[in-house]
Amino acid sequence: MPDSQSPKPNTREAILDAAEAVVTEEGAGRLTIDAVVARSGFSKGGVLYHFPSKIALLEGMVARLMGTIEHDLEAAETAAQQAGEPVASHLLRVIADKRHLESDLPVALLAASAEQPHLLDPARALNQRLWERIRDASSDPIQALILLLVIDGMSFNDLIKFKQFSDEDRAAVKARLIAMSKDLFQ
Amino acid sequence: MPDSQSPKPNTREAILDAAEAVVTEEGAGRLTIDAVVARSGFSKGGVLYHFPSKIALLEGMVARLMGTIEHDLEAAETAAQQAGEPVASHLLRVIADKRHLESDLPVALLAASAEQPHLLDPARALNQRLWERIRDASSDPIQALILLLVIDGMSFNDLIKFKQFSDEDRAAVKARLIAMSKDLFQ
DNA sequence: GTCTATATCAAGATAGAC
DNA sequence: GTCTATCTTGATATAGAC
Repeated sequence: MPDSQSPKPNTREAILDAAEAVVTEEGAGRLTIDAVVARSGFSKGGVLYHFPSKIALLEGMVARLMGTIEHDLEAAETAAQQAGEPVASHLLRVIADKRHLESDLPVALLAASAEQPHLLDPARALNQRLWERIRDASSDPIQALILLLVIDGMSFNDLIKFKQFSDEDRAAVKARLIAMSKDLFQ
Repeated sequence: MPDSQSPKPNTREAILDAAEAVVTEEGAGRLTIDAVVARSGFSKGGVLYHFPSKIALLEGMVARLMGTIEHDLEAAETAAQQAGEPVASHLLRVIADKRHLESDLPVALLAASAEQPHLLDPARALNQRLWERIRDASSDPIQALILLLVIDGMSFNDLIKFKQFSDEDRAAVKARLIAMSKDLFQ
């Protein structure tokens, strides 16, 4: 099905790229429309045509990030099914994956959500769906919850650079989590 | 020991009160010097005499919050010593206490730290000290770390309203944590 | 230590040409 | 769909009187 609606290379994506670059290279505090304009090469009018407000831009950034994560989750699911392994543990592995948290992008969106509480709603929804799937696939919901909370705790600590973990700590925690998830998923 | 230095009722504290009120009642995004001025009843000049910049004000808010938490920790420590119980589990209980996270104040400071990364340094330092104390008091550091990470995970989820927990979930997790901490601290 | 008044500026957003 | 130019606002901060 050819895309007759948008023949041009996607300007929206280029703007979102620029916005992410601003955040990761200049910091969350420098994410202004002017900065995105300067970095994208488009004019202010051009940027504001695609994202009529700063909130719209932030929503676009959240939506794209959620899309990326969903894509990773679906890939993990497919891989698990093909390998005949429990899907839930693969989903857990994706959640524990640090890659999506390594840039300053999630911090920037988190910060922006303090002013616009609804901004993270898509992230909340994805998070909740995922937790419910893992819970329902487990033989012990509370054990599953504890497992997820350990991962959440580690992720959040990494995100805002609170507790600093050594590689040994990480490896040891991971080993325990694997032990704790023995026989948890069918 | 009479306080000969500051005979007047503490203006600084009143300004910090106003700043907290702005955050909790109007939201993190409305924390401006003007808003603090309006709410405190002082003039802009007066506020800026005590906190010469917005960053200074935020630093003051962080410092006071950390002071409150330290106070709670010391109280827990004294109580534990008097009861002849392990200090570490009392510290854990304070960390798990939701009270300090229930207002929007921590979210606001978290958001502000995206622009001013050093803002949370006092919080990071307190958090790290606390973790080290608990770790050193435990017979199994990794088990202690996992315990803390569960609490962190729950706290952060509450803070940014990610996962929503039922009271039953909370009670069940708490029971597991107590079971997990059996014989962990001397 | 607290006030009023004002300077300065950055940022979001609009209008209309092309 | 993209541009330039301009408007408007809200916020930080300064200066100096009291």
